[in-house]
Amino acid sequence: MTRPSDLTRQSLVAAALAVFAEKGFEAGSIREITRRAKANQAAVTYHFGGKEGLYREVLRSAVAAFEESALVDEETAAALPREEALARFVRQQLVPLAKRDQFSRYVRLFAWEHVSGTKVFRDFIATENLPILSVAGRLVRRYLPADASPEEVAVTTVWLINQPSAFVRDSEHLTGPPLNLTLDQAFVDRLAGTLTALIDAGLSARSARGAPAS
Amino acid sequence: MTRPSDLTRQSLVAAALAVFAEKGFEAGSIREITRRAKANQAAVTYHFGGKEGLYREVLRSAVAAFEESALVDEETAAALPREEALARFVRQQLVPLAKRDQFSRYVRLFAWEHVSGTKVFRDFIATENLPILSVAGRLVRRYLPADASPEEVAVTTVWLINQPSAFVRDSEHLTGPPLNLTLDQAFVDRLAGTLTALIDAGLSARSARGAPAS
DNA sequence: TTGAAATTCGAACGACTGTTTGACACGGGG
DNA sequence: CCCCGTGTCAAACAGTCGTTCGAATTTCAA
Repeated sequence: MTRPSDLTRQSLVAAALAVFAEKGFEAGSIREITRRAKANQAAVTYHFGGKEGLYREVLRSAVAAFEESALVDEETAAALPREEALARFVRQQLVPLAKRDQFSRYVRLFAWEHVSGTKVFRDFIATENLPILSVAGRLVRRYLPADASPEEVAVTTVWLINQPSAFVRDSEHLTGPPLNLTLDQAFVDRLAGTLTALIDAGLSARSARGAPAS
Repeated sequence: MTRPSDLTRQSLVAAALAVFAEKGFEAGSIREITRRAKANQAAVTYHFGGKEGLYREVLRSAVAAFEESALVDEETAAALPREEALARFVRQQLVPLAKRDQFSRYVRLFAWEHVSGTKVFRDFIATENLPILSVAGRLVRRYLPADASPEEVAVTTVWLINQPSAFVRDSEHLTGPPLNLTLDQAFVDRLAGTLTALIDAGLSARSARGAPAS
């Protein structure tokens, strides 16, 4: 099952993940990916049918990595109080600010998609459902009253997902002027705390808000 | 003072604003801009020194349009209760969702910059200060306690600015599956209400939070 | 009206993009 | 041994990009 060509495929997917996480799909070029993977340009078309096919494969592996992540595990998340589940959600999303590992690349990849809207990505979530989206949806439903309209749930879910990605996507907005922040682990912890408090208070207000049958 | 060439300059800036608002700076091409403006490609280099110079000019006109906007007028905003000032800030940012006028293009332009980080934009805010940024900063300071750290103020300001832009930037994320929302005026009003409530509750919690001298 | 400056124009340049081509190397079954 | 399918490779293709060039045109003061 492990053909010799799988090595080329895997290194291409790994390099593509790194490049797409840094620059997004459209700005990431085949030439840079193949250079990092030490593979030929034609290999992308040969193995994946083109740039979009390679990106589809990257998305599939990203989803797989998210699903086996313990932080978003649905059962343990359901057992936690909603504040703690929210805190973990936020902290997970902010990981790439300080670390630069494999997992942070996945987070960055999705952060790009939250703002760019690739055709590949739209087709992707049309068939398979994105774990981060359903996790956020479940989290929102734990806050909103049961009689909240589907539109409010949808809007609030979109809102929740975009909360951390504002900080994740572009670090230079934070480190450069006029903010001049330093992105060490201590800062990420403080940021996660502040962000969690802001979101929790906002959602809790929607939760407490009356609406006891019309 | 109104030389005949000013007509070319103005139509170029207007076309560039439309294109950059739709596609962002890097994806917007000189050829499309000059085609819409019915001008020659070389005119961009001649009048503005290049694509970046044209973009600088667009940013300048965008800032000017913001400054004469009554919604962000500092004096009237300071006279309003902070909840109402916040509500107007949010509503102003959500304008381009329903309407498609000149002002909405400026909002979209800044929404792009919140996520893309053009070099031109960084240099721009390094010299002249962006009105929307200072407005958001003032708004945040009305909520946070006086002894809040500069870092917390900065982080919260960045957070506030990014709240509406998540919805503004890409409409297809909202109208298409899996959300399928309709972006009429009534929806924008409901969204503005929901968003304002979420943000106000979050900020108010930070405000109420003790921290009465360490 | 004349002449110099300002402006416009079509065409081309060089650099980049994703994709395709045709030749080449390898490796096991007939 | 031969052959054929699987991969790999350098090179070229067609397209877009921002910019530049030189000539043609327009503008406007002398």
